[in-house]
Amino acid sequence: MSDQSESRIITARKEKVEQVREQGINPYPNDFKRQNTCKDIRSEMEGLTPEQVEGSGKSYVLSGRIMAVRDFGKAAFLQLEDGSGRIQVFIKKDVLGEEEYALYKMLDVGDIVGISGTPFVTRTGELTIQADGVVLVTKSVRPLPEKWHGLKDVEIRYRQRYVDLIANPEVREVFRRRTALIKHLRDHLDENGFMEVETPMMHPIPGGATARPFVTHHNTLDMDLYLRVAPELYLKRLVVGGFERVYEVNRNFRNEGISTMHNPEFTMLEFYMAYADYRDMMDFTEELLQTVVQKAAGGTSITYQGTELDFARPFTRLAFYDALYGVKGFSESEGSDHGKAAAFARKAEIPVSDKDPLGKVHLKIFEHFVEPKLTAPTFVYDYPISVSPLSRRSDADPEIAERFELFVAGMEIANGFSELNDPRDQENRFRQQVAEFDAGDEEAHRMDSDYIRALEFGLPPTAGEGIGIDRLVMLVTDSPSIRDVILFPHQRAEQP
RNA sequence: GAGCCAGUAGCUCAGCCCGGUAGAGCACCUGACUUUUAAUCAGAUGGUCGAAGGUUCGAAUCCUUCCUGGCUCACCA
Repeated sequence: MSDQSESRIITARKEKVEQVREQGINPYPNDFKRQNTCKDIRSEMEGLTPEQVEGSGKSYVLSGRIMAVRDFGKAAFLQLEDGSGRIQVFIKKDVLGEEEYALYKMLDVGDIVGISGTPFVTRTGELTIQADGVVLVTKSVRPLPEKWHGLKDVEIRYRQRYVDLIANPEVREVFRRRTALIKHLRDHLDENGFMEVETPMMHPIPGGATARPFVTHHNTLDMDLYLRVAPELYLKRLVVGGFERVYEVNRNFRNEGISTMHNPEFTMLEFYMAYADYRDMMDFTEELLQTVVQKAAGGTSITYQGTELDFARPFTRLAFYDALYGVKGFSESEGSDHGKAAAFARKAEIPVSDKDPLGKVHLKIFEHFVEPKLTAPTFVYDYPISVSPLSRRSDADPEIAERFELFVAGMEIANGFSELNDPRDQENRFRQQVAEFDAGDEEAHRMDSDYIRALEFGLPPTAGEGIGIDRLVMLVTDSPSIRDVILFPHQRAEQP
């Protein structure tokens, strides 16, 4: 940004930096040693009478950003904010002395300062630090958003998240809760014998989910690589290798649409449990989510966009085909006929292709009619085999996959299944997927011969699951958009 | 990718229908004020009205195209 296009406020502040330098003061020193945080001071003084506070003999050294100033000419109140909270500071000319008071007068809202002083309680009852020393720690040259209305412009909030975080305390709280929730998930998995691992983000063959990948290129090897759409196939290789319970919390990348529920990169928890099937996994998921929601939200019940959602066990369980044939006007006799099912879908303006396998048509009808209505945490289980290329076939019905998905507030939160460990069946399913890919379905799986080779060594019976962390955080923080729970959501490049 | 809505001072917003020299609050600057809580009081400054074209004597306002964002839909988790 050129000097001419900058606002005069920024220009004036930059000049101030030079003035400070001319007075022999470093506007960006790094030798100020903070000794107390706002929170520490508050807890030390909690419950004391004003007389006790003033008579405590305590002296504090703190540092933070000036968030507000109420100036009275020869005295002033500052609101000082550090990472732990806020505290009020009282500056008085006759306490500070002529010279240091002149330095205070050079300060602006937004500057980071160091304060030493003693606690007292004002006559309005607010715990305050009476400053006996003030130093500039970091000069700020850009004005903060307005104190009362704050920063509302969503574009600036997402692009300049640092400003959003300074101006909007509730945004900081959302991301603290996000971090806490992920920690609770890890804790629960660790306590249950899971080992956290890291698998490649760059895949020679994209796999593990039906999704279009991002492509990148390795120069030295002169080969294309794909940002992973899922870690699934690598995690199962680890189960083959003998790590019987593994998990990974990390980013997946899918080259698809952006919406309030989709970001091109998003965080997924995937975990695998040997000697378990998909029913065990549903049980485990209930336990996991109940525990985590309880810790993150203080109870099993949360309110999402005005709707009460209860994560207390057990969750509702609904067989896929029971749900599907509960759709008005769609009976089993129609559903079992590809032509009739496709016609039903088209009548509802659901785009289906003649090449879509019957199971895919069923899934599309399900997604259109059933999914949005699944508000309370609900497991849907026993999916069509053709849309579940990595899931174990049901022994009772070869057209059914031992797979489930968890829906909450109409959003898909989790997807899990008994893993397909028959290498011959897996190879055939890959072939089927390759045929769909060749027919133009860019989301279909590719052949992964090494994965087949791994299965040939023997994958014990295993259940696996992926949980969409961003969406879970949306629920727990009552956020309407996924962008509200991702620190730097994807945006178009900023225009110069 | 389609539809709808929005973009005016650092921030939050009026003004746009119905064309006539750009407005408010807060912030910033000046002055007053030594216990305030969105401090108060007085005054001053600040704008290529998202961009480019067009219509017009005259455009923030009407028209066209483009850019950016939000929402809905589509694809998807």
